[in-house]
Amino acid sequence: MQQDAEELAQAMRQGCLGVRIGRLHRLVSRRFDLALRPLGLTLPQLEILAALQIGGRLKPGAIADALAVERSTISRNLSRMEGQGWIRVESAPSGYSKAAELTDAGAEVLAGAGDAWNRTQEAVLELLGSDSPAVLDGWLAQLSKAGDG
Amino acid sequence: MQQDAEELAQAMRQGCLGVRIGRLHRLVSRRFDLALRPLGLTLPQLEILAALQIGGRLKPGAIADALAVERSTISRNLSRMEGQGWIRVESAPSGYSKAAELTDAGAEVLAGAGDAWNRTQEAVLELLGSDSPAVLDGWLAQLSKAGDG
DNA sequence: CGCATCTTGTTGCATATACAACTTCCTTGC
DNA sequence: GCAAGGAAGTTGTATATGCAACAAGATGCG
Repeated sequence: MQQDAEELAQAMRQGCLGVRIGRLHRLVSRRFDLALRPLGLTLPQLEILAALQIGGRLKPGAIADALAVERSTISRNLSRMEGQGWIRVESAPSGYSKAAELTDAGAEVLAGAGDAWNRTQEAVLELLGSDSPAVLDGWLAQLSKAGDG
Repeated sequence: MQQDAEELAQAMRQGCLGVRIGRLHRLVSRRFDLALRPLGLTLPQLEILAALQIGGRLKPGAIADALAVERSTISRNLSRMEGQGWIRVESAPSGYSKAAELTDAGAEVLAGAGDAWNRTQEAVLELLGSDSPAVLDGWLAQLSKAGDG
């Protein structure tokens, strides 16, 4: 059935998931990025540092898969972080395959971000409720299972 | 207690809300934007069209407040949309206060987006569960109540 | 009335993100 | 071994977003 502008606007207002999730992202990422700002890093960057801390040497494509980000995005984010000296990106001598890993400076920044992260995480957890991470994980599992369909 | 890099990385992996919400946003907004692409608009733009459909003439600052977006972001988004001819932005003759409203073309685009929006909304709702909008609304209410603190 | 202040909108600068197109390397199949 | 196809990264282009700094009104108080 054809829907007119007013109906769609009301339906979106009532329950658009995209709108709600976008707003949630703005409100929460602002808090994390604000807390991390004195350290000169952002939450997506911290996420990459943590992935490398856990995974050791990782290829860009593997990071992209792990974080559910496009390869092109990872490519640029790694460039910036390499510029900061937090990671090292090595091209295999043969030429093609690459691998990224934490530098000492990167591990230090990561460790130094602990307080800011803890503070923010606790504040947000307090607001959203202690079950929110599990709820989010359930949603993410569903989305991953569904793939790009 | 001082946390080292490994501990922080593990803690983030276990439950970082910022990371989870960022990923949720990427996965869901990709779906909406993909569905809307043939119409030449994005979800944030559709959100603004819907806000104007419901609210009539609105000042940029009021839109920013309603969508929980920075004034600077709204300023640029409105420019782009005005360029598309979907909205009209009038400066009060006296000079300062502005107001935006839908054009006929904007209302048409909004109405035309109904099918794509419905399809995507239903698909995502199926994945996240029918209670997900209410859960998100609860979280957003908490975050709004807390303000920028 | 006039100045100090608050409100609003814009612009500079930077990040994150995506899709598309391109390059390059690697893998298979013949 | 070589050519065709797939995988991996980069780069072009565009949007969304935020903070800071600035510009321009609008307001209120003395």
